Amino acid sequence: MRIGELAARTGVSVRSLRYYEEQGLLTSTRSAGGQRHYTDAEVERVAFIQHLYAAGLSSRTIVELLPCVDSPSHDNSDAAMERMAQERDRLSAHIEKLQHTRDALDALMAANQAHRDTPRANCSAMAASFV
Amino acid sequence: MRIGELAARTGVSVRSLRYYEEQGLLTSTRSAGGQRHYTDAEVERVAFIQHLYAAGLSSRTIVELLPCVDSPSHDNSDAAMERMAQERDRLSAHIEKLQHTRDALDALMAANQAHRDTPRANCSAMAASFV
DNA sequence: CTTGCCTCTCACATGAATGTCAGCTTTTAG
DNA sequence: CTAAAAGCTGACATTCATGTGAGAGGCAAG
Repeated sequence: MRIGELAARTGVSVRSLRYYEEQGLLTSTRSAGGQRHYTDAEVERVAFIQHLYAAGLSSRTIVELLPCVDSPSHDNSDAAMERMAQERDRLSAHIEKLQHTRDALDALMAANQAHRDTPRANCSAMAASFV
Repeated sequence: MRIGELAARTGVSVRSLRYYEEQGLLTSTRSAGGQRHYTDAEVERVAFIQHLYAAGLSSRTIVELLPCVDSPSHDNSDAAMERMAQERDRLSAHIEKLQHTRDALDALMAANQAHRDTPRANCSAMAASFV
């Protein structure tokens, strides 16, 4: 398929797909006229990339992990494994912080709700729960 | 305290603190000479702001929620409550996606580990778990 | 062949938060 | 009082993923 179709299937813009290739995240074969062609497998790969982006990994980091996905071997696995473990831990820490923040938002909402019933509730105190 | 001390206490750069003020997230009193002065309460407030930033809220969004924290009243609570509920839900969805991504990273690592033991394991298949 | 749609490259723009530099003023320590 | 340290404003730079537009070429249908 050509780039337009891949874009339509993945919901990622044509511009971004070309950017991914530029960053080494995606490869394509070229037609005689120079147009990019992709296989169905690339749809999955783009989804994969999107998930990692959503997890806060930069293209630079993703490109370090991809060799393991593409061709698992000892040479690249050593570096990639360490990187993955590192990113996994960062992700775990991030998730915990987000949960904490969500809890605080909940508390803030509850405090506001309380204020409606009892005008003397103090929302500001909630800010303390963030520290 | 002056801006340098607030920066030191919060770990946020002086530049950022001035930016927060510019965005309406933070206020300060000024000395006769024009220098910003803060109370201890601002330390908490900056931490609060940082948490919301980390949760992916933009300064524009944060500024919408702050009135509720500052002076809870019906006028602003209606809008702010809705905004908070909305952001809370967005945050929940994001957390779930991150957990999913973390699981996938774990699977990828496990597959690589398996490859070390049994060279025929296929890491690429793991990408499918993202879709 | 021609028309219309898709694609190509190159390059500049955007937004958000922050960095950095310059030139000047305020505050503090000795 | 004087010098060092810290602050002020204003403006331009940076990073990253993406948007956007220009100008040219590819490719399938009529």
